[in-house]
Amino acid sequence: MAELDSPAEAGLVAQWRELLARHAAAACLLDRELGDRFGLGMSEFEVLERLVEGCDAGDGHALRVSELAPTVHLSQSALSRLIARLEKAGLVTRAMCESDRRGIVLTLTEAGRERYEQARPLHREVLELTLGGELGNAGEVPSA
Amino acid sequence: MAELDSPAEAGLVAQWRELLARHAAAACLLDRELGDRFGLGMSEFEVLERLVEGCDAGDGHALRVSELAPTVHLSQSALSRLIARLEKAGLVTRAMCESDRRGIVLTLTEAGRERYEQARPLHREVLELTLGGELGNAGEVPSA
DNA sequence: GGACAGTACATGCACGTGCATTCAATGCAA
DNA sequence: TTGCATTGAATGCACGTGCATGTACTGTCC
Repeated sequence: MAELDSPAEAGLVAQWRELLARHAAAACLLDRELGDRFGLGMSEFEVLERLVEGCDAGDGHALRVSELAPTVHLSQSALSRLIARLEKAGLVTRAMCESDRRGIVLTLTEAGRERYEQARPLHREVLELTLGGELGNAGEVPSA
Repeated sequence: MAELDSPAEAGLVAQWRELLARHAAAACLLDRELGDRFGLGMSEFEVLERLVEGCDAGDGHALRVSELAPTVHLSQSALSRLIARLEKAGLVTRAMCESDRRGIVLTLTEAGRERYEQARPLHREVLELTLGGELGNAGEVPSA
């Protein structure tokens, strides 16, 4: 009565389970470490990183929330609250967008950039630890 | 002042972002679809699947919660409550473990197996959709 | 036997998330 | 101009999660 998966389906399931395992390992460790040492969640760090990248691109260029949204995998409401937390922590600034007054532009504060720079080594270290080729990942080329 | 990532680090970050994107796409869609049509969350389905596999292995073999825990990526408390939900929905049964009365053994009910069998095609379909080679995944071999 | 550390699971609590809704601002049409 | 659908973001709410703790049971050492 229980139908079996086709080989293609079995492959997908295996791929999915490995993805789940890697994601869980990395996300869990990232959240714990970044949280303990820098008061940042995984997504908080991710947002800071996008802001740093955005600012580095056009110097004083500030990102709109609507630009940020697609790059972090969060609902609109979760992103809104995450930004509120970052603002309360003094890491970003919310300002009205001049060209479209519905929008909000985000700017990284000095403290925000510093926090990011401090946290980045740990972030990379965790990625190295969790993605760097254990967990039975056959055929993963680290440099590719 | 902002130090750049080494090539190895940049690769890790790219790998991490792709993993995040795939995980978000699949997990979000799975949760929504399974939830809407079968009243199951992603992790609920995962647990049912482990129970089916466990039962198929030794027929009437019932899994202990402590055996289940390492395979699903949840905290012990989250798993406990998830099982409570499944039990309330009539999909699994909790019973005291004879050999170690601290432990709980889980058995899949008929309704639980049916629900799983019904949900599985949708689960596979979502995996196919989200893992089956879009999202700029260069070099992924679908059958591998 | 009794005391005690360790294990298995449940529960109180705080928190982050998604959904639905709300409010403000925009663009377009009449 | 007014009216209306649409978009950007914030908020009420319910819910799932992790951490810390509690409770019950096991095994060990004395």
